[in-house]
Amino acid sequence: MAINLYNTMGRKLEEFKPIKEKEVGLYTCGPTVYNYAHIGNLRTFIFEDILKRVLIHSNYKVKHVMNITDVGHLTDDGDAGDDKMTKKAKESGKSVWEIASFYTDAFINDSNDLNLIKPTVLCKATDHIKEMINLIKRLESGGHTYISGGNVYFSIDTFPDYGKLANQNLDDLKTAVREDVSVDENKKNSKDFVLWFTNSKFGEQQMMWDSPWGRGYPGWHIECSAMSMKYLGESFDIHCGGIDAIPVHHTNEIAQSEAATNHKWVNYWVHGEFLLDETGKMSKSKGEFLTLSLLKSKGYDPMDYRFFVLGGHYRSQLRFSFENLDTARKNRLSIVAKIQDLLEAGAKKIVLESEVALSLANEFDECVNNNMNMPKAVAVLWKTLKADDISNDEKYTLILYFDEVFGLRFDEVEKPKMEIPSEIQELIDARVEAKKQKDFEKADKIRDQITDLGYILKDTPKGPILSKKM
RNA sequence: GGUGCCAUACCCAAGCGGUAAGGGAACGGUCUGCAAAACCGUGAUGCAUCGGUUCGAAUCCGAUUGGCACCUCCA
Repeated sequence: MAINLYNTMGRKLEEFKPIKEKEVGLYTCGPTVYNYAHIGNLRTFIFEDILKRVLIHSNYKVKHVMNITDVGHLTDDGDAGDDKMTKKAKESGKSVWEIASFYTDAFINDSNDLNLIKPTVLCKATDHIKEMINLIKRLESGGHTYISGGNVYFSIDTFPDYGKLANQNLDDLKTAVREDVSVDENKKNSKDFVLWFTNSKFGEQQMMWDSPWGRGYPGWHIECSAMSMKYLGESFDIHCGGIDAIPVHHTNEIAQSEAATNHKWVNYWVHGEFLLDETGKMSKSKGEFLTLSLLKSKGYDPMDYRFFVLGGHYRSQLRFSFENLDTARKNRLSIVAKIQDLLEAGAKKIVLESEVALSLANEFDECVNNNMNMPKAVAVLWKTLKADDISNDEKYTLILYFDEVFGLRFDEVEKPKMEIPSEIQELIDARVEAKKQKDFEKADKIRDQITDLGYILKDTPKGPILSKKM
């Protein structure tokens, strides 16, 4: 079955055709590790994980490269503003290396919590300075650079296709002037960008390397070009990121990469929309921000968040609220409970044969392969859970099949096994006795007691069932 | 100033020219001593508004209104 993806380059839905027959080269822009990732950042990583799973689900081997940006980025693509890493280091009294290492670990933890499949290569910018320097050298010998104010700049005049990804043309970009943004006066064009800094105004810059242009550090676009080419070759299949990367970061990556190699670099550009909060854009710089650990501390499972994200299409803005997260949790737990019922009834994984089961599998594949229509795929899951014309084994098998893409850890669901504390068991027994005596007042009182202790007691025809309050 | 996106029931949300998926909430019912859970059932004659194209429009085109994002550190 064909996989269709919306390609930002060209702005249309396209059938995915990999360069190699059964292997896909995928590069996704990773985090800048100067702080925790907020759940908006994580939405993008989840969408990329879904894409990867869709490819794997279709039996592609995926070579996935993700960068860790552990070099300080300036708050501007010119030589202005603060360096976030340096700022954070200064605030916390740690070295930038310690900061980078700490938040890299935090990111990996979040990734594991969210059941993101590990990248084939997770590479740090600071480990690839040599590759970046070599790429800049190639650009320099191709006449794409100039030195000004001590820094090496990329000259967009030398790359006529500049701005194509963002639907902007070079002449417009050169003439358009935004009044609200100041421009680095060393630049020939306001959209030129730094490849290598030597003349930073930041005296306390801790990360510095020798280069042909002097001791300094790389600009903030070159790492993705250098590392993706190192691991995936000078042309590869898919490059992902958040939509904000389109006009500057990815535009500049394309300029550098294609100017250096003189050929097309990436075939499919896939971008995820933003997660918004009640007020609009989610931001790290507003001070307080929503992290996965915050959600966990409020009692949510990371899978609740993952399921929430699956409720919207990756190309649509999604508004976060705890109300919606609660709904996602409720729904997910209801699905988990149904899986537990299936397991309780002895369901096991089998080979699908019935026409109904196969058509459900097919329906699911059509959803996920059609530009990752996850909300619709979830609807197929509900349909499957309700189906009364397939066996329990088929139902369970389908759920696991779907979960290859959902990644909601349905494969880890087990039969409910709960140790009932003896004091609770005594209360249950007392209540059974009270009910037998038709002393319902007492029975209700005992049930309240059990509820207060953090459990939920339900009467069923088979007797009372205890579960933990969520 | 430039580039995009969006508007579907109380809420979230799919829909890509053939007569409005799905989930939650709500309501009714079955079950229950009562609850809870579960299960069954009910719900937009209409998709911001106004025009147009078409045999046919939520879907295409134009205008209007309202909202959002990106181009500034952030996915």
